[in-house]
Amino acid sequence: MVREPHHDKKKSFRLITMDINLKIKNEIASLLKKHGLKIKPQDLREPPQAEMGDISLPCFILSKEMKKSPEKIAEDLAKVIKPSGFIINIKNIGSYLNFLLDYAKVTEMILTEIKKERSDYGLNKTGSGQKVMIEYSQPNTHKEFHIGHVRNICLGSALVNLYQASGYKVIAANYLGDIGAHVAKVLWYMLNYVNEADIGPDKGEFLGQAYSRAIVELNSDPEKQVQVQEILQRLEAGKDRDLMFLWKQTRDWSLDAFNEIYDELGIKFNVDFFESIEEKEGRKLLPMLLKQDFIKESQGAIIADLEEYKLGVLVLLRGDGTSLYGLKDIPLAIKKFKKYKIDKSLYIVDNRQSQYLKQIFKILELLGFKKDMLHVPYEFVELKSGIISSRTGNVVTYEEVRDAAMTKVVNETKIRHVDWSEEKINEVSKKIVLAALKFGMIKQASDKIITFDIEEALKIDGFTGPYLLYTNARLNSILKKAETEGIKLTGKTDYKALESNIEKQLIKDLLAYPQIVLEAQIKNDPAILAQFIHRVCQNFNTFYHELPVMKAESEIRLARIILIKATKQVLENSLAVLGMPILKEM
RNA sequence: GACUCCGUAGUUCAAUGGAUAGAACGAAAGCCUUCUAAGCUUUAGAUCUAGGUUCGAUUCCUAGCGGGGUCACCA
Repeated sequence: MVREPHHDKKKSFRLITMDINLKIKNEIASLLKKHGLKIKPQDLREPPQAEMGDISLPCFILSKEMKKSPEKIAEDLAKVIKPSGFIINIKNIGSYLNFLLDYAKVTEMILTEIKKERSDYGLNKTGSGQKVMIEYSQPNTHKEFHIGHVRNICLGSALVNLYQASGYKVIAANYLGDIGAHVAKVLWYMLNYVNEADIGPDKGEFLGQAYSRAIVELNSDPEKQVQVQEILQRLEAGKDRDLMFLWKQTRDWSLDAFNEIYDELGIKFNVDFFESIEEKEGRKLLPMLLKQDFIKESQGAIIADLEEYKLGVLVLLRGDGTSLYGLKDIPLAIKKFKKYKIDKSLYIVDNRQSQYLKQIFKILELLGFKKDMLHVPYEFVELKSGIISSRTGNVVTYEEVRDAAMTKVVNETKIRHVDWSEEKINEVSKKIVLAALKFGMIKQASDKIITFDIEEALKIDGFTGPYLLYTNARLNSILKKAETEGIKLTGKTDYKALESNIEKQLIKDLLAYPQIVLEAQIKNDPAILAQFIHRVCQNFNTFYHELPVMKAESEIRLARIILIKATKQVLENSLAVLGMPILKEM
């Protein structure tokens, strides 16, 4: 059964966040239209320096059409266009026509908007009416859950949130590798080398070790591989009751361990798919598949021959009749669309499987199943000691990283808050660790290999998750102080009071947020949002050091408090999208 | 070999084809009787090479060099 994601009907019908930034750009576009110029809002950009203006039109794009130099165009336009609405002044600098905004007006609009929209600020409706399934995580049972899996989860869950923020109905799907060669190897090892007493309390850890030990044993003796092959055959046949019992038992160990990790990471899936089930579905498809010209027998195996599409061949069934991953992915892809009525299917999968997924998509296309399926690739996580490999045991597990980070953060927190209870220190530290881990995985574009360095991951200053939480704690601290001092947050606000460059920069940041969310979703790249929100925090911290809030004159103080509230809202909204926790103090 | 991803400060990363290539860590120097110093300010420091397209190239194209990955029975 699919558990539908929480969806408030009332909300989906109301107008979500008005993008003021876009509104301003549209206004400029229509201002230019009066002078016969066709400008799209996206042609307008932000000047590199605040003194130059707030929004800029590069006149190079008009040069050819108008048969004038861009400098001349900017100069002439600056003379004839009259400021109006949000625009208070227009000037030309070189080949750029720069617009200055009426900040009091813009500030009032944006701060009022954020106050009204709260956690809805930044949402858009570009995906409304569309249903997308995002498959991510996809761990193999009977193996350890390592730090590389964490990258996938952070990316996948952030994409789920981003698509929801764009109005899509999202089904978050997990696909668990609970059958296959790796499972057979572990079961074989357990049957031959393990006594009940050898199994420790941490079942997940035990299975991980069993897997790498099995590999060692198998490498030493090719004859043992025949035994594994035979186990896989029995497993797929499903008739050996003792074997099936052991499989189910160990499978549950893994699934329990995974669920614990998902809970810790705050991850929820709407639906779980299993390879063991898709394997059966794949076999049902076999008669149909074998009728296809491109699916044939070769060297005893059943393959899909995709040579003519320059995609090589994909083995579906081994020579011994056991099945491979491709046979399972085909029925699953179809099921996603037919059963769940989705419009779009996303696969958050390691870049190394990009050729494989092209093969799967091509096979489906050749079967007449042409749908909107997209592989969202990301580069893997490697260790200083080389590529992560369960086979060679070169693995850093999620738990190892979490524990090391926890020790460090707890120590740090104890030093800072001697008066806090053990319980509070643990609670806060857990969130800091989670923030560090998640932000660390998301902050860099997914096409970059992350060389995982535990020291790097434990860092809590700079471009890190804890920096964001710390900033939020500071924001909270001011608001808390305002509250205890009984500062009234009502009455007329003088938005003109927010006149310094850094305050204007913060206003610009708040304005940009909805566009950033949309861009991150369209590009399937949460790093865009991560980088943005870090910049906002930097700007706030600069503001924090430059300008007092509580000690400012009462009118200025009120305006600044409202700015702070809005900044906090945008920060918290961003953290929520990135799947990160929020802390009031740290 | 074919295909593919990546080459930017000492290191890890940014930059829809646009104005002076930005951050973080590390290095050097400052800032806590003042809203949390897990912070802020300042200094030094970079586009692999050669062509091409363009008014303009870190970005696009071609070739080369360097590194990673994939390419029939792991997922």
